[in-house]
Amino acid sequence: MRKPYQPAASDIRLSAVLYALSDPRRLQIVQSLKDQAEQNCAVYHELMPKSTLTHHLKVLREAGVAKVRIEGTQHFYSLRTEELDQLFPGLMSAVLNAPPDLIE
Amino acid sequence: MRKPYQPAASDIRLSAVLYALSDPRRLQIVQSLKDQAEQNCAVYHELMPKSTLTHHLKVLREAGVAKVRIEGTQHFYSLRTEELDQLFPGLMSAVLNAPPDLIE
DNA sequence: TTTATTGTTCCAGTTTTTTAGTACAATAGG
DNA sequence: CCTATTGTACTAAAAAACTGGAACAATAAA
Repeated sequence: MRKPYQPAASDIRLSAVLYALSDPRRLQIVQSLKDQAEQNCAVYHELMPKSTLTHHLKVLREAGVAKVRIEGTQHFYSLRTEELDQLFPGLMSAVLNAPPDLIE
Repeated sequence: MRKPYQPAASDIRLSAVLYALSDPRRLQIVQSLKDQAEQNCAVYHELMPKSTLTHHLKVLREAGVAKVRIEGTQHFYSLRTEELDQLFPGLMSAVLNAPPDLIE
């Protein structure tokens, strides 16, 4: 497993971020990354098959919403909250603090 | 032309709003509605064909991002900023104030 | 070295979205 | 009534996205 692509902060684009955040399953993932500093993929395996999860995490990564730290065979995901806050102030907090019943 | 569907504020969902905002052409429309209180469709006819414009405005409407007021044969569009601000505080201002070069 | 764990890549099938042409509907004005 | 204006509805084709199975790659552990 080679290092996955993650855009530099300067390459993050609003339309891509919004797109990544617009899928209910990805929004679910993002919500669950809200509290945890880092989260292992395994947590989501109950929600969807491995390959589907990989796909959604890839979309989040390539949009610049999430980043990953690899340790052995495990991948720890987290949100790029600080960088996103610099680029689009208020966006992530608006998404993360949305009332749960208004998400999907 | 009958009255187009627009969701009540209580039926607006975050994933739908984010999805509506994630398309570059729709983001362009939304940006241009930022300043104007209301805007006639005709403005965008240089950017895309009529039927394509109708489609994108429909997505924005049905997601609850935009609303329309009909006067004769003319349709005046505007953003539902206040309602969205109530539901997802900070979201629209984050989108509307994004640096132009970071949008697409 | 063998086996288990963790996650990716590849692939195909299905669904959704985007785009735009053409025809149609509604109103306004002469 | 006839015509222009404004925008929708319908339609179809192309592009993109979502889903998940199966095979593969990399590390860890026995």
